[in-house]
Amino acid sequence: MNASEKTPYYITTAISYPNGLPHIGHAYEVIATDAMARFKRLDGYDVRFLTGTDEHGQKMQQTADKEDMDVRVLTDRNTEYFKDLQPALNISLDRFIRTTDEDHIEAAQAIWKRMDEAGDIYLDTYTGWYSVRDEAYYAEEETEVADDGIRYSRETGTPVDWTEEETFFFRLSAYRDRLLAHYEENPEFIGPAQRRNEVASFVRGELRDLSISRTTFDWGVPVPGHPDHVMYVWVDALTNYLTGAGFPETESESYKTYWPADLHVIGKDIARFHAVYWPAFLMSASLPLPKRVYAHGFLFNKGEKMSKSVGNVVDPVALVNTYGLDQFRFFLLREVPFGQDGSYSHDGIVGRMNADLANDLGNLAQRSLSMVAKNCDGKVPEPSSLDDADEELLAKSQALLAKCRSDFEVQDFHRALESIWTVIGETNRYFSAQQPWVLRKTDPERMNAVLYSTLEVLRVASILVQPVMPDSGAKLLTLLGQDDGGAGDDADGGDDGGARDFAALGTRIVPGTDLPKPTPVFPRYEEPGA
RNA sequence: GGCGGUGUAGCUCAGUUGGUUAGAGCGCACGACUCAUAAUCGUGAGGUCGCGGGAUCGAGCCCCGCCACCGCUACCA
Repeated sequence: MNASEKTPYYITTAISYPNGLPHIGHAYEVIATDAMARFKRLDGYDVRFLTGTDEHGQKMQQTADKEDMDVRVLTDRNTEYFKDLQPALNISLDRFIRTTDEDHIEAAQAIWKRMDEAGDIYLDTYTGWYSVRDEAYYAEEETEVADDGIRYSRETGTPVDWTEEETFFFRLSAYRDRLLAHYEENPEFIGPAQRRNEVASFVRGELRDLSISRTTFDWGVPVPGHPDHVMYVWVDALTNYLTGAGFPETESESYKTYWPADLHVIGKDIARFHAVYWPAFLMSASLPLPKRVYAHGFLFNKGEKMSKSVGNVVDPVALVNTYGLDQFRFFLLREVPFGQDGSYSHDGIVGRMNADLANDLGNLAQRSLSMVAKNCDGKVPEPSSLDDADEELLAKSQALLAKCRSDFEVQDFHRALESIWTVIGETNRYFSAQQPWVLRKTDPERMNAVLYSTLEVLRVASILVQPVMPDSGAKLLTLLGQDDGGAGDDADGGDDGGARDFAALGTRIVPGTDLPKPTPVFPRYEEPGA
């Protein structure tokens, strides 16, 4: 099947602000998005997966000033860290986009022009109480005059001055009703549901027009026709999703194929930008809206927020080195419901990697495959007949695809994995109850049926586990004699997997298939010095 | 303050339109087995379902009140 016959699926992460080093939050988002992208590829979609960096804005400029370096040098340097993270996490991206890329600058200016031509942009004066130290404007009620007669921000206690700045405004207020109607008619537009309620209630209040340009610094995309203004970073940043699809070339094959995006995966802190401003910009520009925005939760270190001052900031690559990449990926997606906050800890990760991976799945593979190696001449045994227990087990494994599809469709990764592990658990119970090591002496035909059924469940589980654990799934499938796609296999995610993609799930493992010598796939984590 | 959500076994959570002894995973205790990565399987302990009222033959599920915790409440990203 070539790309043009497949249904397109365009998925993005938020782009990262490379103001510092990547942390576990960046890893979490991109790993989850990668699992989603891989799932869709294995399910036969023509996937385009975009991630990258958001490099403009005052913060970057200030960080560069502080380090006494050119902002371009800084952003080039830091962006490399984010780029390097992708292969380290086995991310199957199609493009790493930077908002400093030339085509993106063009795209940002193009959407600006469209919004302008729609009559939604006007020049006005932004006034408010500005805190130089916080680099932020505050509303009157967010400030108070202290005993010394000076006005301060209530929240941060920094002095504020009355400031007026000429900026361009976007007529956001005009889109209130259309946004509400869109949420109403497309309940899947924002997930999880709780986030949708928050966003809708925000919009239901009064929407004020948005200041979308700045003149106090110049590290940004110049406003067309007004080189003294740079675009507010969110206009620039959000547009990356369009750039990644080929905008402004709206007649290009790429744009026509991939826009509108199917899913923007973001953190819950930026839900409003993606679920309010972004659709409003697109409506103004007469461009189709993305189908869904999903706001995931945050990860905490043993329940505590990561912070430099507490000193519990964790480098994701260090975790990968300690526990293994697939183990880390599995932990993130199995342990924490994606839409909720969660926490990670050494004990939590070790628990998952030993109990779920080494003991449940890894050991099931090892115990069954080593029996096959010793008693079935290293070939998938031929079952002369399958009894009710066998068929019941196989039926449960066959039901998993539909369950995983519906769970992935709404980013309930942990539920999909949970249901796979329920079947793995049942298979371990089945294996123990059937006692093939006894049948070996008493009823070899029956032993063959039990081993065959077990390998078949393992095959199904291995295929389904690939989006989350690409390498381990592949290893298991090799142990099960399931070839990869060979020459047609593309580099980015096991497309055209032949026996390894979801289209193969319904075709039972073939008796007589030669199997390699079994080796453990998931090592146990042993405490050093224990 | 306003709007929304949550509160069920030691921990993380399921509990459909109210109906017999409230469930799962992990952890713990005991036992079994030996194919397997000291893995697996079985059994068990443990809950006044946040608190107090109410309508019902009957409520973890419905109504009222209270308490606790969490999220959102616009221009740093």
